Amino acid sequence: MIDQDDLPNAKRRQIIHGAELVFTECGYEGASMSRIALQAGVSKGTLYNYFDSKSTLFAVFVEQMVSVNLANIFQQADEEDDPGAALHAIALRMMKMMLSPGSLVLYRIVVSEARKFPHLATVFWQTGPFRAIEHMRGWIERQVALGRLDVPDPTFAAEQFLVLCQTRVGIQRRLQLVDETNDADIERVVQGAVYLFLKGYGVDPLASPEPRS
Amino acid sequence: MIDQDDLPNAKRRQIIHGAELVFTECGYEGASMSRIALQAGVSKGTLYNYFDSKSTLFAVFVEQMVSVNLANIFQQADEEDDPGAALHAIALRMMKMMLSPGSLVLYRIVVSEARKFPHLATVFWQTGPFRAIEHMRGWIERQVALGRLDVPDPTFAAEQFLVLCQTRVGIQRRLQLVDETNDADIERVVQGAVYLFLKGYGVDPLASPEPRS
Amino acid sequence: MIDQDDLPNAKRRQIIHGAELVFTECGYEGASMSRIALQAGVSKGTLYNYFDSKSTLFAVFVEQMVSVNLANIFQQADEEDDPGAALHAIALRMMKMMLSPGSLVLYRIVVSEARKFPHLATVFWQTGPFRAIEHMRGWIERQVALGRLDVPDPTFAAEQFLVLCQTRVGIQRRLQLVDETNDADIERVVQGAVYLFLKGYGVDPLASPEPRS
Amino acid sequence: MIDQDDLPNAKRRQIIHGAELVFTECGYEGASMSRIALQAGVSKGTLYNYFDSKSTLFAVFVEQMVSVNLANIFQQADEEDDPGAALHAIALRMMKMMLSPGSLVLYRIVVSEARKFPHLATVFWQTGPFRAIEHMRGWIERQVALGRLDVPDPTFAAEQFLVLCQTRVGIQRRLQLVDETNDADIERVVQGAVYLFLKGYGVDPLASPEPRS
DNA sequence: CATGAATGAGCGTTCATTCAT
DNA sequence: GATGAATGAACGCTCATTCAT
Repeated sequence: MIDQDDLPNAKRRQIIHGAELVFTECGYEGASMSRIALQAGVSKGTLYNYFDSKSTLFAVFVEQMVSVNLANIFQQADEEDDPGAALHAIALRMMKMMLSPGSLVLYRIVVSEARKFPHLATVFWQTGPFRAIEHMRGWIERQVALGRLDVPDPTFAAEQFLVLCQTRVGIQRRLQLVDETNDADIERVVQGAVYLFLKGYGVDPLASPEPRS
Repeated sequence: MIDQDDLPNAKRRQIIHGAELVFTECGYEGASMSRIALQAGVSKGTLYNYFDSKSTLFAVFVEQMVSVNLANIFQQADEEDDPGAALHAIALRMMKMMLSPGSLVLYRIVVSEARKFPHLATVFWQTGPFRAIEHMRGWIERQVALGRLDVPDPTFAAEQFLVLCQTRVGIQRRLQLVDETNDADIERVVQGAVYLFLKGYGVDPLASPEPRS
Repeated sequence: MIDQDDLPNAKRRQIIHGAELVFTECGYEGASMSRIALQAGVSKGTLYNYFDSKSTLFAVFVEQMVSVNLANIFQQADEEDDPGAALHAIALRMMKMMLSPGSLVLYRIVVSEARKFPHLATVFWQTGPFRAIEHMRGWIERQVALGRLDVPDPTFAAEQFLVLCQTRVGIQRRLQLVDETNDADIERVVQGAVYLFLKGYGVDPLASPEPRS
Repeated sequence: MIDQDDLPNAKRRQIIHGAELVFTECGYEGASMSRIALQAGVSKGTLYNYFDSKSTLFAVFVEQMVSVNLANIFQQADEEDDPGAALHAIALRMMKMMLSPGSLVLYRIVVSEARKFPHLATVFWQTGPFRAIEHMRGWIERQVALGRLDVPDPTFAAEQFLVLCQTRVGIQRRLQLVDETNDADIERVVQGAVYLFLKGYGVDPLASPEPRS
C-alpha cells in the first residue's frame, strides 16, 4: 500500500535532499542544476520532471526547511511556575534551534535572496520569527494574567527577549566566524537575556537572578 | 608630484566606485565584470590590470564599504551627563546607521557570501560590529567609573544593548519585508532598549523611563 | 468483428488527430511528442507503439492531410456548356481549396521540410498539384474534343490556369501577410484567370468576358 | 584605411556567411548556434559579440539575402521596341532569378518561418515580389502610353505575368522535386507566359507568337 | 498493450578571463 | 597602460526516445 505511493515521493525527497545539500553549500546562484542532479543521483531531465524550474525547487527547499516545530520550545514553559526558570528553558531551546546548522543556512540563504525571492523571505518570516514571537507573546500574556509579569506591550517584549537570545553567538555563527558554540557561551547569553527581561518586566525583584556572571 | 601617482589611483577608485554600484545592486553572483566595466567607464581589460579577479575586486569593495565612521555615533554621548539621554542618542544613531541602505546591502552580501569568502566576514565583523561593541564598552566603563551604571560585564552588556537596537525593524529590513522604517517605530525600539538597559544596569531606578509606550 | 480490429485503429486515428492539431499549429520542429501525446490523450509511450519516431508520425500526418477530394472541384464543370462559366466555377473552387487553413498550413510545412523529407514533398505533389493538373487536363481535352477550346498542349495550359488562380492572394496568404481574403479579391483573380485563358485558348472570341474590371 | 574598418566587418561577414550556409541547409529551427559557429570558424561566444541572438542573426541573414538587384531584369526591356521580345527577356531573367539557389532557399525559409517572424515575411514581400510587380507595372504603363498594349489594370496584369513565370518549374523547384531545370523547360514557360499575356493585353494580334509548342 | 518516469545529448545564452594590438 | 574581441566552459532548460512496470 505504502510502496505504491511512496515511489514518486521517494524520488522527490531524493531530489530535495540533493538540493538541500547543494543549496546549503553554494547558495541559490552558486548551485547548479547539474550538481543538484549529480548529488541527488538522478539525471538533469528528472529534476525537471519533478520541479518546473530551479526557482521552484529552491522555493520547495526553503519551505520545507522553515517547517520547524516551535511548539515544543514553549510547551514545557507553561508547566513551570517560576517565570525565571521558564524563561531560561525557552531561551535555551530557542538558541539551540537558531544555532542549528539548518537554521543558520536557511537564514543566510533567505537573507541573500530576499531581493530576488521576496515571497520566500515572507514565508520565512511568517513561519519562523513571527510564529516564535506569537508563541512568546502568548506565554507572556498568560504570565501577566497570573500576575507574575508586568508587561505593557507583550508583543514588543517578546521581540526583545528573542533578540536578546541572539546576543554575541547568533551573529558570529551567521557570519561563520566560528563553526561551533560551546554550551558555556550559550548559558551566558541565556542568563543575560533572562536577567534583563525579568529586571524590566518582572514583578518580584527578589526573583531576579544576579547579573554577575 | 601627486598627479603622477594619483592617476592610477584615480582609475582604481573609479573602478571601485563602479563595482560598488553594481555589487550593491546585484550582489556578488549577479554582478558581471562587463557591467562593472561599463559602470566604471573602463574596458574589461583594464579591470584585470588593477584587480586579479572578480573575487579580488569584491574583497576590495567590501573592505572599503565597512569603513564606516563609528566615532561620531559615540562622540556626543560622553558630553551627556544623563545616562538615559546618552543611551537614547547612541541607540538612535546606531539604528540609523544599521538601517542605511549601504549597511543593509553590505550585511546581506557579507552574510550570503560568508561561506565563500570567510575572510570578508571576519573583516566585516572586525570593522563593524566588533568596533561598535568596543566603543560601547568604553562608554559603559566610563559610566561605571562615574558611578552612573553598575555593569559587571561591560562587553557583554554592550552586546546586549546593541542587539536590542535590532529589535523588530532590523530583521524586517534585512529580510526586505519592508522598504522603509518610520521614525516612530525607530523611537519605539530605542526607548525599549534604553528602558531594559537602565532597568538592568542603572544605579538610579528613578531615572528609568517608564516602560509604558 | 469490426470492433476487434477497430480498437487499435481507433487509437491510431486518435494519435494522428492529435498530431494534426499540433503539427498544424507548431510545424514540425516546433511540435513536441509530449504535446502530441497530451493532445491525443495517450501516453508518450503509446505514441512509440504506433509510430517509430517523430518523423514517421509526421509522414503519416502529411500523407493523410494531402488526401483532399479534388473530384468535386471538377464534377460540375462537365455539366456546364459554356466554357467560361465552367472555368469560373473551377477557378473559384480551386481558390477556396488552396486558401483553406489546412491547405495553407500543409503547403508551408511541406515547403519548409522539403529538404529534410523529400519523400513528403513528392507525395504532396503527386496527391495535390499533380492530380489537380490531371483533372484540369482531362476537362480541357474534353472541351477540345467538343470544339469549344483550341489548346495545343493541354497539360501545360492546365498548369497555366491553375497558376493564374494563385495570382495576388495565394502568395500573400502563404506568407501570412494577411489572415483572410475577401470574396471580391477572389472574384477578381478568378475573372482575370478566366479572361486570359479564354483569350488564349478559346475558339469564340465573342464569348470572352471584357477585361475591364 | 580600409584595413581598420574592415577587420570587424570581415569577422561579421564571416559569421553571416557561416549562418548562410547553415540556415540554408537546416532552416531556422534546425540550425544551431554551435554549428553556425563551427561553420564560421569562430567560437560560440563570438557569435554573441556580433549578434544579440539567434533570431537577430537570422533577420540579418534574411535581409541580406533579399537584396537582389531587380533593376537589371527590366533595364533592357525599355530599349526594346517589340513588346513580345521585351516580355520574353523579362520573363527569362525573372525565372533565372527565381530559380537561383539563393532565391529558392530564401523562399522556403521565409514561408516556413512566416508565423514566427511575420516581419521578415513582410520584408521579403516588400523587397522581392512587391518591387518586381512595381517594376513590371511601370513597364506596362509605359507600353500602354506608347499604344503597344491595352491593359485596364496594369498592376493586376503585372501580377498575372509574374505568376505565369512560375508555371510548372517554379513549384517543382520550391518543393525540391527536382534539383535543376534545363533551359528548354524554362523557354517553354517563358513562351507560354508571353503568349497568354499578349493574347490578353496586346493590341496587335498579328504580333502574337503562335501558341503551338 | 499502455504507461510515464528516466535519460542525456543538445539547445540558446552568459560571462570571467586572456591576449594581441 | 588600455583596449575589447575572442574564448569556451558552464549555465538553465527541452525533448525524442527508452524501458521497467
